[in-house]
Amino acid sequence: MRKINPKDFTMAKRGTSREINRQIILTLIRTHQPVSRADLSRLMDTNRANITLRVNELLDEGLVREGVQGNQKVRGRKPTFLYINSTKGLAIAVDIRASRTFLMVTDSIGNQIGEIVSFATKFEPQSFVESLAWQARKVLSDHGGLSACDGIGLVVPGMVDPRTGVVIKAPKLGWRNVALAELLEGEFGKIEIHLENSGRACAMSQIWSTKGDLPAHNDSVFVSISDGVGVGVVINGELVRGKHNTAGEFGHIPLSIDGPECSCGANGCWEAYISNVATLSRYFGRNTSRNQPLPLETVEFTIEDLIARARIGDSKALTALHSTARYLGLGLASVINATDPAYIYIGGEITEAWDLIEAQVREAVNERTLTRELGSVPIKIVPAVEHPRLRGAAALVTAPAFAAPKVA
Amino acid sequence: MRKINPKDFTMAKRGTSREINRQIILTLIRTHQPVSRADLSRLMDTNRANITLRVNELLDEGLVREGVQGNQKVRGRKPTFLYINSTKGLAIAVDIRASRTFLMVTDSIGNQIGEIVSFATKFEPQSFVESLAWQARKVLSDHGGLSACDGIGLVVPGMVDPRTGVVIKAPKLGWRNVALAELLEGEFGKIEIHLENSGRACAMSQIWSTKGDLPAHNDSVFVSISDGVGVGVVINGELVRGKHNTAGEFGHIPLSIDGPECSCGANGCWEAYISNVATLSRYFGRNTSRNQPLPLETVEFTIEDLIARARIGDSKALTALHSTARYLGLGLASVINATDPAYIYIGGEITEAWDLIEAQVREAVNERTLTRELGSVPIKIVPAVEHPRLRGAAALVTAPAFAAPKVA
DNA sequence: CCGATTTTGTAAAAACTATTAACATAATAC
DNA sequence: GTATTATGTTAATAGTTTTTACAAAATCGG
Repeated sequence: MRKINPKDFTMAKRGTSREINRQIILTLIRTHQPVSRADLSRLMDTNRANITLRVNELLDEGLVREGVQGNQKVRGRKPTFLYINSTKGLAIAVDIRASRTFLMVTDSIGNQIGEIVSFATKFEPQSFVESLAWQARKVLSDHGGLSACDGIGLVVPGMVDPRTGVVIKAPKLGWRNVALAELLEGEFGKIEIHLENSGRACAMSQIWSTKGDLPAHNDSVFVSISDGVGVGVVINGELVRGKHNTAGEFGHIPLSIDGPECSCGANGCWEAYISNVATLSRYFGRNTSRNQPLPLETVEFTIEDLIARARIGDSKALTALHSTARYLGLGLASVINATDPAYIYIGGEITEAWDLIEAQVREAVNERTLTRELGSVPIKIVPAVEHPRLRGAAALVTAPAFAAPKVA
Repeated sequence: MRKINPKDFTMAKRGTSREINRQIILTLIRTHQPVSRADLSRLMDTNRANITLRVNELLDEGLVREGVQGNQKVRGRKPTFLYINSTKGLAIAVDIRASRTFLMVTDSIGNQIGEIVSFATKFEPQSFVESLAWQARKVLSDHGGLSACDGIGLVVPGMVDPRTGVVIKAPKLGWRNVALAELLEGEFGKIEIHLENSGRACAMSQIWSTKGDLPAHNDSVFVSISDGVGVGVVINGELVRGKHNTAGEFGHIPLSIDGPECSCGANGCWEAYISNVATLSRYFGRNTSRNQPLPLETVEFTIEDLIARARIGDSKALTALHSTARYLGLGLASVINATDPAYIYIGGEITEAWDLIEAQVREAVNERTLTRELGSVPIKIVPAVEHPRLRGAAALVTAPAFAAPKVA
């Protein structure tokens, strides 16, 4: 039950019904394709005439295409299958990380086209943008060039303002109030630019996933664990952004307000217990405070190395992972108590050790969740090969075409 | 941007536009009354003809009434003012607390009618329901009896399932899986029954408040502090309920996982630091664990008494309040980081000491919020005289008539 | 007091949508 | 080869919003 905001509502106009049904049809084609007009009329519990009218409009606009005729074993005229015309508009997905920046091109429903390329991240914004533009042009040259492109979605490790296209704070890049969208327009011309932080982008990748086996979920949480902890919360099929675009910072709720210092300046944040750095520090016997950087000889040692050692019997490595697992579960319990989601998704390097830590995580979750039901929320691992950040970046560009119209 | 759920969507039918506009008009009359048809056409940026058609339907249905003619200082025909016909359906609001149960009757926009009555809460469900029915009949006898009543909204100190009308767990009442709605139907016959827990009901009271000075907010959080800590989160004008109707339990996120034991069984929950019992225990020099009940001679000593002592110079009382204030702020910071709301509302007895503790609360909030903007979220006190739980209970009954229709 | 002006509210016509009903199309079954 | 069945389209119908015109009711300026 939603309140109508008396200061910001949208009346139903003559074309509103049509727009609503059009978006529903697009969504259904996207999720059920291949699908016939008759299928759609059954799915939507309406008459075929209405479907025909709307579908023919979408065909005219080039958003939908007809494919082969279907084969069914019953008698009767064969259905004409419909597909999203996904070659129509491309999206450039960019994942900016501290060391390297990754770039992927997708079609208009977020399917990967070509290879993922990467280049060393340059911290100087102008030269970063130039590198990015050069790479994008190279990748796109095989696929119709920049003009075939609907927009660019960028995932930034930090805080962004999607409305203005400004990176507010990205400590790992040394960026502060960088007008990234403006810089990009200088290189790419008039093109849609979308910024998002990593946790929320990952959540987007799950909402808009087209993988058939994924259940229809409207409430979920994505927890992305790497150098920091990013969280994206989805409620009612919508990413929670908050008043200042900073909602979802569960990474900085405390496990203990007197705990180890966190990069945010406070003490005992969840992030300070479960980030990759925290796990590594635990392994090297340091306390996890940022005031005690890792010894120089270990800077090249990654969390993947630690997991590998745990697998070949390094008990100290396994202990470090188990500690992280426990803290991960304790923090997850807070997220679950607060949002009561249908699914939890977890991404990040540590998911590669999931078989080693799942039991500890689940035990800790159960320890602090308020009901048995809350404790048994499905936790799903999103492995790195699925590239949730890149897919989320692509969704920033491709999803709006399928979104529900704002009404009432 | 909301995703259309391919397994649970609502098509636009012939009557959908009309329904949308009808609800918008009802909402605008409710929030702007007295208001004329011409005013509405300006607010909605549409033609007067459309308004006339919809308003006349609402007049026929008896949901809206015409009032006096307005006086304006310009020339031209005087407008006919419209009002919600609030005498049409009444609501019974019930606030069940451990010691006493309060009961209020409201009109169809949640305005109080008559006096608030109360009776000692009986813990045996059947006799509780009988007492409640007797009181309700008595109060309603002056206002058309039960038949004039649209429904009953009940606020329960515990976990409920609004769908089935079952109180899942209410430790303070000793209730577990009590089919309250069913019992009530036995007494009241076929009447709408709505259950909600206290934190979420308080949030409802703010969403649906008709107080003119309240800003139009779509994202807010209500924190209700009494024996426990209840939290209601509003996102996009909608109360967050979660998959199992247990969302919003920020009361049990930890400040320190090794902290004092909480009534939920875990350690160091926010609630264990800031509930009234916690504050009182601190004053009496006990640790706040539930394993150490207050000494017998102090059971009649309430948080109000403590506040009174603090006001007349009892430094131990003031210290106890300041400790609570600090923990309140530290936990609020987590709520703010997680949800980035436009407003925070705080209710409960401790708000009577707000002038004594505001500075400490704000300081602690700033200490742990991630940005300056987050730290300066407006915190508004809702005093007990506004009866947020009762108003929320009434809203459970009255609000659906004004809610946005589910579409797409 | 009276006509010009302005605002409110209504009525009729127009434009557009969903819905219904009828029908053409294209396949299988027997 | 005809009956049957399912798909997709077309035309007619009913229910919206929107436009246009106008009646109703007030003020203003003489």
